[in-house]
Amino acid sequence: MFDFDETGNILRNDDALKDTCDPDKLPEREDELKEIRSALAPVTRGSTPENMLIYGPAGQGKTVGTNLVLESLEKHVEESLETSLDVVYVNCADLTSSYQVSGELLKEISPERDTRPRGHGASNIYDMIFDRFDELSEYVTVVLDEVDSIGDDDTILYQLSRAEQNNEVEDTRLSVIGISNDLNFHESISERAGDTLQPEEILFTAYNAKQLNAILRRRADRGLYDGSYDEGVIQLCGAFAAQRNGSARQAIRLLYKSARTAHDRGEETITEGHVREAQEVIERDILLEGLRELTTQQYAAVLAIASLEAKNQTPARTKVVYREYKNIAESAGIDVVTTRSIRENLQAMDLYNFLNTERKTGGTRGGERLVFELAHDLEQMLSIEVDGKFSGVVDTIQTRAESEGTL
DNA sequence: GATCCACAGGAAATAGTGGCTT
DNA sequence: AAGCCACTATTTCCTGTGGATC
Repeated sequence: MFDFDETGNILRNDDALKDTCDPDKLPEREDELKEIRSALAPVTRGSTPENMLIYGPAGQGKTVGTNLVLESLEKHVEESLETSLDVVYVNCADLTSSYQVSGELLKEISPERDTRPRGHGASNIYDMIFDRFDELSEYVTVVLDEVDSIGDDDTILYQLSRAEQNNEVEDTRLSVIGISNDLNFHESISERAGDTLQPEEILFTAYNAKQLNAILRRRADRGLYDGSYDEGVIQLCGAFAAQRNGSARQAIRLLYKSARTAHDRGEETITEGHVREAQEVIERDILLEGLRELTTQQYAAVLAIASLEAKNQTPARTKVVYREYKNIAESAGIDVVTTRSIRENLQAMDLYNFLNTERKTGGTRGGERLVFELAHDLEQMLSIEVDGKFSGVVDTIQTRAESEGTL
């Protein structure tokens, strides 16, 4: 039976402490929001707003801030300007090309579609998009969140930003807002952009510890009972997040997790110990989530490094890793792919932060070498069950690590 | 100091999947 | 049903790099 004991002294309102709960104001971002407003302001004078590229690390209020400004603009347009504005929001995470984004956008604005179209030529998709735009409001603003995931192929941005000049749309005033977590993305765009796409660039710098504390205090004020936490808890949450990447989302998640840990134990107050504990759990969850998304081959490559780490043989060169990988793949009964492919996978694992890669020049034979090692605790990596096929392999590594004392 | 080795990584080809139009 | 079209994972082939070797 489940024993509901919800009479704690800590949590008052869970929702206020969830990172899915969007605030209705962002005092720490007033300057940036002002810039966004200014770029959208032409609407109030009957013109097309500026295109924008908003960039900065994750968890800095880029998406929330953009939505806040757009919402108030929508309202203003409807109430005072006798016309209307549609905001089309597309999250491009997991979309790896402009083609996919255009498909997702089409799906978003076509009520009859519930899957992304495939099998069309790219220009077909754009035609369908522009046709739909003409049926929407006079003003259409497309928000492409996490656009950086499309990589180098940025044709979608050009198509959308040029549509009006090229008369692809007849009576729609179209603008694009790209939101990017990748600081390099705007460079690669401006390099090739030439004169067609000249977005207003708005930078959200990472929150510092002081700003994170202020954000956390507001959340705690609404979500926690007075006296169940002290300033030290807030500051520790802020400090952890500031250290990592200044993400407000992470900071809030940490505070919430700490509060729940304390609550579940029936304690009176949240302590710094709870925060540290929650931080560990969160890190493990992030790792787990990431590992689950790997392909079989990628996971095998990570295990090869883990296996070498158990034998104290990391950092290891590609060639050595490949030998280890081959054994693992054979005993797990999966296809063995070539070195070329494993090298590619290993480097992808570095991008996902499972491995650390170093470039070394000048081995025994010269040329460039890559050496890899785990980016996380071996013990932590092994404690996560990802794919049953590898359970035997994981056990072997575990045993080896114990006898080598590398855990 | 030319040549060689062993690796990095680009480019193109291939194979399999699956939606879409006609 | 046939024929597109695009995607993904992989292989094959090839060029580049730079210390070691003779």
